[in-house]
Amino acid sequence: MTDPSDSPARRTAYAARVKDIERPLVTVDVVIFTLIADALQVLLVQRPSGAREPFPGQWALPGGFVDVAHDEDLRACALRKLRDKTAVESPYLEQLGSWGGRTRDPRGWSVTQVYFALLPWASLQPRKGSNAADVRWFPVDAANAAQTADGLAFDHGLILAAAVERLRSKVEYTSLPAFLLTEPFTLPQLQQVYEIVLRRPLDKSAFRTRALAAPDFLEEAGLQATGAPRAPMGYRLVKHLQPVTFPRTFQSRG
Amino acid sequence: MTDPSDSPARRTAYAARVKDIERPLVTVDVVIFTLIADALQVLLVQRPSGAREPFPGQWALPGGFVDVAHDEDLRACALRKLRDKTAVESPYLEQLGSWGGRTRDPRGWSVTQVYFALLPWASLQPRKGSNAADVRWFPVDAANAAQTADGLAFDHGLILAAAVERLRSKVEYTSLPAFLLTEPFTLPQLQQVYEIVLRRPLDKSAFRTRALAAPDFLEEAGLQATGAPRAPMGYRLVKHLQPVTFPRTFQSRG
DNA sequence: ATAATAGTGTCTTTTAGACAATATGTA
DNA sequence: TACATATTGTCTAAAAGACACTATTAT
Repeated sequence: MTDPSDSPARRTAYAARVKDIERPLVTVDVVIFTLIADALQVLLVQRPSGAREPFPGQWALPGGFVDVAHDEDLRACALRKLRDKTAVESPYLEQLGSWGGRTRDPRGWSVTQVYFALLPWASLQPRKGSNAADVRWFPVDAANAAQTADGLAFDHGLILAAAVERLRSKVEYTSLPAFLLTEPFTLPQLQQVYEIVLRRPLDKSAFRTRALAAPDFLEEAGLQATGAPRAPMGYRLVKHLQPVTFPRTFQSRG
Repeated sequence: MTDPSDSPARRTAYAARVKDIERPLVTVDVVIFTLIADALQVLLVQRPSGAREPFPGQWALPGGFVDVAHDEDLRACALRKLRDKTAVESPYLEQLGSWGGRTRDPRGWSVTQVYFALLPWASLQPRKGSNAADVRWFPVDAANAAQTADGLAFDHGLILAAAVERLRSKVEYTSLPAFLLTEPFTLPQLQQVYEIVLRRPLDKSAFRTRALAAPDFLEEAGLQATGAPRAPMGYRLVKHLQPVTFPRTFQSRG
């Protein structure tokens, strides 16, 4: 936060001008993932269609300006935007990164802080019907293909691609997919989520060994009646805030 | 602020609407690591001592306001600030994260985008003497102990701790420490850097096997005269922009 | 009983850890 | 030659991949 210049005089002048420095626009956007119909999906919102709006009518990540009066910090701002769209209070939420520059928003030099959230689809069923018009779930493959090609608003196509890449890469060695399921869940269900996100089959035996051997990951929650011939064991997360890290990445193709 | 493709009318319309929004302060800070005297060190700058300055005279991470007129994007801004302090042009530079909120800067709601850089100490020897008064290297252990206790300016103590944690964690499974060495370097040198950052000894044989087996990591650069009885092989990085990721983390104590 | 899904066991492969042994150059 | 450092080899251990096998229950 220092003025890089060398002279004390210039420094004082700089400090005095702080209020007058032209400030970039600051927004927070959220990449919200869930699992619907055995597919990874992302929540997008349609931009207002007013002629003065940037990217009118185009799909974009949910987000918007930081509200200096009401947002305590960046994370609170992200949670507020997530709550606005999904009515979910405590999802898994992590910082993805920042995108900032002169040309990404026609209204001026702007910075967006992007968070990404994982939540179980069931958790937001109730709110679903309310505002379905300009808020929709898109399968990420379609989103990456069609939407990014068509072009999401701003640089959101790039951001979404980065979020998907980060998710896929972390799924190789963490328990992130567990945040996409409601508890209790079974190991076959969990494995299926891994396979959906990674887009490749995993070996059943190795998967189970790894999952059950991980410290502070799963605790038993009784047999589940899923309709399967043999009732599978249900599990809950020991820790709901942080994912578990495995000592190696997955390697097989099952 | 201006988009040449926009009509003047449209531009003013945007500006009028968007100007009503109170904008946070936007800064970029850089955590610059290097290796001096077998110790990991971080570059800190002393804040100006003017009475109107926040945290006068305290040590802080190098950084400052985004210059909307001159910075093309966030990364360019980070590179500029790094260049100002070290005269280094192309270091390893990655985004660490953002810290933003109402209370972190007494001048108002502020957001900082933090990058972290790794560079070899030798690369900046020439510039060293110039402005040594208010710019200094601090060993990270001392920095974390003394400085964080004393308190760096703003929330920079927290940010530095996060940067060190990120570095240590990524060193477990990536080739990041190679960016702290000048090329060509030898495998014993590289192993020593790992041991310094991780603060534990590693097994020689396992280390060599892993390093040499990693694809697109090292290429031979001829035997080096380091003064050692037996001349070790020198190596260069195949890729200078991205670190290599190993399939497992280190585990031993050598 | 059969089918379908859940869960286990066994063998192999891979990579790392421990540590001994060998190689090579300097004093 | 003695010594210090670089490099390689050997054995063991840990965890995953492949895949066959057993367990349980709805029909």
